[in-house]
Amino acid sequence: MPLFATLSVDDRQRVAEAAFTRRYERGEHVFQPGDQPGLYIVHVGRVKVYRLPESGTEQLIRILGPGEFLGEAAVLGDIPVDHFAVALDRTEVCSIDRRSILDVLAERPTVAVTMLQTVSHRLSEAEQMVSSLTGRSVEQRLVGELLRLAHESGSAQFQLPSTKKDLASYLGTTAETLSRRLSSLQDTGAIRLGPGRFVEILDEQALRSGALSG
Amino acid sequence: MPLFATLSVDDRQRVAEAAFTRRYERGEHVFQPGDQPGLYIVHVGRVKVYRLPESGTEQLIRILGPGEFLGEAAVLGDIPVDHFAVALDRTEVCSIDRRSILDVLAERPTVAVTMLQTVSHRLSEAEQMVSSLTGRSVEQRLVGELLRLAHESGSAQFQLPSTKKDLASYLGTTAETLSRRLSSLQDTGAIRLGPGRFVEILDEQALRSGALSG
DNA sequence: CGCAACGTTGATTTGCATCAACCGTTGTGG
DNA sequence: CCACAACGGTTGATGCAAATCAACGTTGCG
Repeated sequence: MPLFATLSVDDRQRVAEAAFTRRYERGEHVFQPGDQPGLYIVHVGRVKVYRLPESGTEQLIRILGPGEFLGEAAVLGDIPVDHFAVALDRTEVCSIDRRSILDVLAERPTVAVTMLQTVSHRLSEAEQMVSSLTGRSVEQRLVGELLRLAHESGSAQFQLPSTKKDLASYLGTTAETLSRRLSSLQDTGAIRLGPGRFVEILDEQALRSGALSG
Repeated sequence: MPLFATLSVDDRQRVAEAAFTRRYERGEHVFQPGDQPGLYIVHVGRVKVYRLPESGTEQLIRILGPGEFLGEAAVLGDIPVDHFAVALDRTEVCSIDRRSILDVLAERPTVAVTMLQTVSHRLSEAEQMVSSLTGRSVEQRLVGELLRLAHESGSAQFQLPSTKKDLASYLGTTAETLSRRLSSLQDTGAIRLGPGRFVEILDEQALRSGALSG
């Protein structure tokens, strides 16, 4: 969902006027809880957004690539930032403070509508995830994600986009359980695991049917 | 989050021009999967939005009261409706077709920004829920909800806003488990269950501490 | 009155988290 | 350049929260 690719040149220029760009090294935080609310737009690289509950393990919210934005909840709700955002690569992010982005939105309805579309889409995905977490097993969620990744890459062979630890967190499970489920899918012959994060879907039917029953 | 209460009179009038109002009886559906996308604004009564997964039980998404809107995902994403919306009471809802609401949004930035704020807030809640489903027990989620309801009603005594079945669905559990957890909270003396949906919080400290450990 | 939906309690099963040990890789500083 | 730490990943053993299946009581509505 690269937001800014879909904006008109004119709108993009207006947004750029309000923004200022910064580079981040891998592992450096773009923002943390307590920071001033701001809207951030990824230019180059990837940014991981996550939550760190009081007593619990890191919860991955999403990973953003070029053209995508983050930090809108704090800006729009005028509430304290309560997420972490960390650069996964050497990254270029432009940031816009609350006042400025509100000005842009008031002035450019198309920017507001585009953001609205993106956030609405994210909400749908989050609701899907809530359904999945209560109604489907880890294996079913994993299969869904593998099929999605294959579809996205346009091939039965692809690389997992993040560490298995992060993928596990994203799927609402642990690294151990994810590892077991991947192995068991490989044992049934539905997929093949290569070196690193390589995955190949060998039998989509088997994968899907497993997703229904298992 | 009553959206339309926060709009200016002028904006509200513009929206009203694009809308047409209909009454629904209790149990009547406002929309169903396959219907034309449209934005719906609740005027009177309550509307329940839920999903019905292929092989699974009803998943409650949210219950909307006066001033709140629904159906935005299908309108904005231009995708088929995939939720159900049913009137919980005798209800008055006004609906706006896709074309008309997009016109309004393009013309009235404040309407778009207001919707954006609401959707963004819902997204935060959904992300919270995802965290809760993976990181917290049913009892902890239940306690959180009870405290929220008490806070909302401004009193330690209140009525559950929906059936226990719906509450269970909303909390991502089953009616049986919810019943057990409520009983056990009563046994510890943290709450008292009255007739119907009455609940009284007797010992907030006990409730909170249980929510941390249990 | 009688049917449906709601609600409760009990018995049983199970998916998954947790704890723990271990291996390969990466990167870092002495 | 090697040693060692840190991290990612896998595998095994164990315990438990919660789903499921089942039976029954309760409420409310046509």
